[in-house]
Amino acid sequence: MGLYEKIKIDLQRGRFRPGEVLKQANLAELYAVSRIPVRDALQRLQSEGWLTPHGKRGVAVPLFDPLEVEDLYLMRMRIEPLLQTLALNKLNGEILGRARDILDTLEQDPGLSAVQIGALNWQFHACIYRAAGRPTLFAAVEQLHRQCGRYIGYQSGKLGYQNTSQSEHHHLLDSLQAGRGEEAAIQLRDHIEGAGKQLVNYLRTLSE
Amino acid sequence: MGLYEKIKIDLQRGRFRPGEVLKQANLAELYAVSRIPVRDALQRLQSEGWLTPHGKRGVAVPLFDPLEVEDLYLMRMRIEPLLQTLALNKLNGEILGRARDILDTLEQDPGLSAVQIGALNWQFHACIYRAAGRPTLFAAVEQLHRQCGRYIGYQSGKLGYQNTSQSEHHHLLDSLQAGRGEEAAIQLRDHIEGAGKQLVNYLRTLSE
DNA sequence: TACCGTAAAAATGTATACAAAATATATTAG
DNA sequence: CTAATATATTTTGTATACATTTTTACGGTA
Repeated sequence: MGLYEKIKIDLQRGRFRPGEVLKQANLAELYAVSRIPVRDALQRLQSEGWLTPHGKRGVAVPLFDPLEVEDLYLMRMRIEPLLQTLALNKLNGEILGRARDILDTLEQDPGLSAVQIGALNWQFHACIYRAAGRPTLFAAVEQLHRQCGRYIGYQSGKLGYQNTSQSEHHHLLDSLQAGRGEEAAIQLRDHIEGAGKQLVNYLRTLSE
Repeated sequence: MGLYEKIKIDLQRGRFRPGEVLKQANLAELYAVSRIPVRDALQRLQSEGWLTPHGKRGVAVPLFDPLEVEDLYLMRMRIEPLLQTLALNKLNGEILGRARDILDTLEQDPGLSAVQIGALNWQFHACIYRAAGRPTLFAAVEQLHRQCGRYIGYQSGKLGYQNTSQSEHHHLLDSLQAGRGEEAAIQLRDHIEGAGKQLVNYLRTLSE
């Protein structure tokens, strides 16, 4: 596993506090490597929103920002239905079957962590999106999900949402399977909107 | 000027042919630096679409891809009107004045290069977008523009579009100044759509 | 001749050492 | 005692040297 992923996981798990400033030398010692690979990892983590520039020098762990989440979900609401619609005429039994398998995994395994649930959620939508054959759009959506990833530990933290989300996934898949594309686009939009609102509200309660 | 910018300019000017594979050692010698800063620059250029991964190792200058342009403009059509709308109630005389100044510069100076025109175009919209006070949305839009930047040399190459674009800018600014927000959003959407179609068509003629 | 395995070459990844820049600290003038 | 400037320290940026991996080329075998 690359250093980038190690640091990302530690950020997900809250090993570094929001607001904390990270020094290359510290990280190099912590992960037992030199500063060169640390620099590479930090640059990438920065481009994905896991870290923010700090003054003229160094990077910091960003604070949780409800406005950032709102922006991310506003974009997702507008781009993901588009991509899904572009995939409509490419969908077939095999793809939809894979999607259904992922939903099954989500339901049958009760001991999944928030991060694992988030990863499976993404895989579900991604296997549909990928079918569109639009690499640029797909990469942009993937990037938005990576940025949201910083917060998803908190999304499932609010328990009970998982059930709602899961039934929405099933309805969505049914619409796709039945060829009701416009309905599926609306469902997806609402699905994203709901998740976003849920997350923003939860973050706002945290800062009270 | 940083190495990142130097290489980017050379990519804009076509110093490296599309499809060409770039080696760190060659670039290091070419720009008279070591491979360390080259690696940093390549990573960033890759994240912005100026370079693509090549196999398991190395980077290549991407080919011109009409489908990529189409995707970028589809996203811009959906996100930029949103950001502009969020800026509506923050606009004031000073901001709109700055925007008008930029349009004036575009009209009065006849000897601007395609790259300079592209930069001014962006500054025009950016000074409106920035007013919204939505850093995440702004950063995403900025990123999309950077990715489009790889093609803009060709956008103004097709001469005659500049006049159309310029009058669209004026109409848009008039709507904003008069407080007709929804109309401005539609105008912006059409403005982006027109530019995108123009560019895609031009690229398709190139590959015939 | 085609194919596969191995060795040589080339390119990237990483560590160490040094240079430049930025921040913190101390010192002195007002 | 405050503020400004100079100095010291810390941190990042870059060069050089070495390790690892990937690719390429060669030679042997079926």
